[in-house]
Amino acid sequence: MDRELLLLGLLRQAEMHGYQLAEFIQRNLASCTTLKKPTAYYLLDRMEKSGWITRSSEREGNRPERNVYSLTPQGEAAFDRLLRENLARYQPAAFENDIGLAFLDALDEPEAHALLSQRRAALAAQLAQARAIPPHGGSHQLVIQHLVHHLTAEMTWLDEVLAGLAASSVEPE
Amino acid sequence: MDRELLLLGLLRQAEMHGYQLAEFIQRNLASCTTLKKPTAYYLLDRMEKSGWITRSSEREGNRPERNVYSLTPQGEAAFDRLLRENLARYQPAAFENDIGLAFLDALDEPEAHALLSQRRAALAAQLAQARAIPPHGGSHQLVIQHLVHHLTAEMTWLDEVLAGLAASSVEPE
DNA sequence: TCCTGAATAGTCAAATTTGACTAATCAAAT
DNA sequence: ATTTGATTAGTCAAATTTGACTATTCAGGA
Repeated sequence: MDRELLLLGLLRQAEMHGYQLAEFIQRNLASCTTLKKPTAYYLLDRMEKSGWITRSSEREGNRPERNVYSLTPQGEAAFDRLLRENLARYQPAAFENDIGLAFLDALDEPEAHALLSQRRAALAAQLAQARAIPPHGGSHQLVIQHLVHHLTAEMTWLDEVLAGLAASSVEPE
Repeated sequence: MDRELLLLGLLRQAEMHGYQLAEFIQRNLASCTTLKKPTAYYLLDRMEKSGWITRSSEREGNRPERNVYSLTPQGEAAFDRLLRENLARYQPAAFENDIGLAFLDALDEPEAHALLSQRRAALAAQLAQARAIPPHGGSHQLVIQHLVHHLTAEMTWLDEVLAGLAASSVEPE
């Protein structure tokens, strides 16, 4: 559902072909979704069958033909509906990466501390990268801001967990 | 991968049958994963074929037979490996719910504000529920703490977004 | 000119995930 | 004693998702 909303929203801003959509999503909206190329094509096919978008073949230079999609009026209506549903709902993300934390007591504390320090470094790198994204205008900016906000909160949290482990396992000097 | 880790981790603490595993996960670990019953059975089958767990039929009273699973030594080894990999990695969750935010400018500000207020209410309800979970002992507690930490950060963030909208759309009295 | 590697555009078989179902047992109200 | 609804235990066909692949074009160096 949200994935359809994403494709419709992008097509609403400018008609695009499938490859372009999938690339844009993976480059700029990876923090929202893991949708990959073949899934994008699958959903585009389905939305075409639903009458939400139309496909037309275009050729530029002597590159091979491309399927360019654009919204129909039904597609616009579906976008409006899906957008309202999405905004009104709070659907928490699933933190699959937390699964390990549930079994942290299977390891001794020095090792747990060492592994989570590696995690912290990976998180720091991602936070730095997110902060370095140059500001676009428009609402897409909100997504980046949310990502930074979230990663910062994650850092705080992870440091608390590490401090909790260190308290009982790291030798004071 | 993380889903296998989850099943192995639970089976490591106590042997269980498939239904029990799936129920426990949906009741207590919904913040980590959306894994559902048929997926659990699928993964259990696969892990049995890999030699990580063994199945044995048990009967209690005159209820129908149940498939009870328990770890093999290879399963223990796999658990150790997967746990270390999981803890060392930082794999951010995908915020599919953010997709709507990327298209917030498709609506006028009063409506956007109204819809996000609904979202805020849903978030508040989930936060209250998460805070009300009675503390178990052990590492499972960390998962709950993370959830509360995250939902609190979400609330802060959403309030900032709402304030930003209100600034330009709500009439001062 | 020719070769190599990257970018473009998309497809396909296979893996994974799920909604909806079956079927049995139990609890408890009628 | 029997109907109803909840709980237990699991299955299955269908939907969704993906890794790995094809095939073409372009850019730059040897």
